[in-house]
Amino acid sequence: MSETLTGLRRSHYCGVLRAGNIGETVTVCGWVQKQRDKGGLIFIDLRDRTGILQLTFDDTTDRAVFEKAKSCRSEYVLAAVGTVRERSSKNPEIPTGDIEIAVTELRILNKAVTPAFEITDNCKTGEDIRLKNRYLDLRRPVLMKNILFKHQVMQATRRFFSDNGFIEIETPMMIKSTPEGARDYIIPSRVHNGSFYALPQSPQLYKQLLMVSGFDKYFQLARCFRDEDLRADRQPEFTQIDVEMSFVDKVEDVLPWEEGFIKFLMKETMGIDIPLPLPRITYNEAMSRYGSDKPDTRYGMEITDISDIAGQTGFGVFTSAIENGGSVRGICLKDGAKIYTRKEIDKLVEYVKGIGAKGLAWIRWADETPTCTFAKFLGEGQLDAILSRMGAEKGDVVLFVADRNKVTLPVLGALRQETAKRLGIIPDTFNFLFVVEFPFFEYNDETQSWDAMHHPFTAPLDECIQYLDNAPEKVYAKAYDLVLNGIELSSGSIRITDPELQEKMFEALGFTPEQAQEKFGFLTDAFQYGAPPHGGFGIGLDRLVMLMCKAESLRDVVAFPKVKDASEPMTNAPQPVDEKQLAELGIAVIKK
RNA sequence: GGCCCGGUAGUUCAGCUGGUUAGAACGCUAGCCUGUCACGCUAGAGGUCGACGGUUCGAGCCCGUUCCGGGUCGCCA
Repeated sequence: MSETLTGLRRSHYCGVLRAGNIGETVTVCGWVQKQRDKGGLIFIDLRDRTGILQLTFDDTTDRAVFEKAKSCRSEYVLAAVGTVRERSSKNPEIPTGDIEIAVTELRILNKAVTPAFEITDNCKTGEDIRLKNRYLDLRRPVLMKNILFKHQVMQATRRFFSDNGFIEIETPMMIKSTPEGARDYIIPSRVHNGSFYALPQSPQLYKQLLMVSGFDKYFQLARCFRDEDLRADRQPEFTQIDVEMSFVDKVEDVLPWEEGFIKFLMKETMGIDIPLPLPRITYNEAMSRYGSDKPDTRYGMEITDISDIAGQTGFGVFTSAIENGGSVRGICLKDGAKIYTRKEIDKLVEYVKGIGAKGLAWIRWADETPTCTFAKFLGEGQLDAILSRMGAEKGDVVLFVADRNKVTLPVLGALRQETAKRLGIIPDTFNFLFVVEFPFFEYNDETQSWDAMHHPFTAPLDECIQYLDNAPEKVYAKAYDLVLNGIELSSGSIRITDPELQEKMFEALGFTPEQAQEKFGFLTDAFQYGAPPHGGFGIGLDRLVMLMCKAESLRDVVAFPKVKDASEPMTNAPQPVDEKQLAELGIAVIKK
């Protein structure tokens, strides 16, 4: 039988008691982390969200209380009244290790069955089993800490934006589906048979309308939804720190707010000083130096172009890549020969083939003479020229990719990140930077047309407007990403508010005026009634917290996450629904 | 959707070339223990080796199919 809490009231959390409390009578509540029965002496480690506290039962303890302590098992829920006293043998490992509670009254508020896994940070149990029992998994201090930290981040976020004149406004969860970009989750309507709402992928259009309304500065911790496959850093349901502001028309009008927020947040929640301004790097520079539009700048190993030398060799792979408008570029793995043996390099070759490259040329300089896969095609002095261009020395491994730049750069970018991890050269720091001047359009090989790289309300740079009709490749956007340690944290832009330009944009993207009106008419109509120049950004809260916590996966900072196939292991959502529910909605399910 | 890896006790894993009754550690249960804190000692319980089919005198192990899980790429304006 469970006992009640009647007559007791918690006086302290477990983890907050210290030597200064010695002599006080306290009431604590929590879960049994561990019971150690020494015969005439019993210890119980009691755990709550703040930490662990030792309860002690000995020959001075009332017999009935002692017997009750004897019966306690892991994860029982207890309330204990007792006196704080100094331990005769202290435990320097935990903050409450100098003290213990000599218990005078004990209530077993609830018993617990043995969990499938131990509630400890170093538990080796697979994540699938832990996710099925997520409420237990969340008891583990590391997860508990992450979720508590996320709370701090959310509160600091609200403080920063509210104190700076931003208004928190909720936008709807049930909205019109605009099947652009990611797939929408759709919600059937009972009242409107055959019609559907969608869950928002972002509050984009609504926040722009709020600018038209005159709220001037807006923010929201907005839930967003995307029906796409998951990754460690991608959940179908996530939270965005969504911000929009009026009377801005240059990128530099917005970035100080975003970096100001980052500085505030890092200081408030972690005590870390982030010097401002954050570095700005253009998209083109990021691609050519790091092979990525979200470069990890915590280490060097930058990409080097050797096309000029490679073009003069007799190596067909190199020369044909250059003739076809591509390039030959490489990265130098400093001291890489030890880890990257021939066998390991072969694995890299397989890896790059998996991500679109045809192969990998390499030089491994382990001994006096470098081993080079294309040595026989090289003329006098060409090997030395390449090695010196790459800055290679004895002990290094140099990897080359020859292809169109669309392949060369991202492949080297992926190799750079992959090998840097293996080589252990990535320092443990927070490297924020802005990537700016994104291209406006992206050529789609499949459809042989230009697609928008951003949503269609992103404004082009003023000086690029002239190229919209005739030279899409020359158009750059007033768009910016915030990147942290190789992960994209946020995207933002200055929006289009000129109706003529907006029309041009839709046209350039292949919408007929009718289609544009059908899809986005409510926005463009609104813009006829006095739209202030505006822009904003959305920061991925979960990703940010993940990086701040040094967690490896979003699942470690989301209380009830979804797994790879977007299902939720604890509740087994999604599930088929009752035929009656379907009938009411007028929906028939066709099994695929 | 493609490719790669895995599935043996509650958990994490071992299991040889196919050969007696499938093991270990932790956890669990019981007993003992007055300073433990990864407590210690003793004893015990616990398995349809993911499922189905095949090869074989004999399958945890080999073959086929399938289910489940993980990773990765596609996808994510």
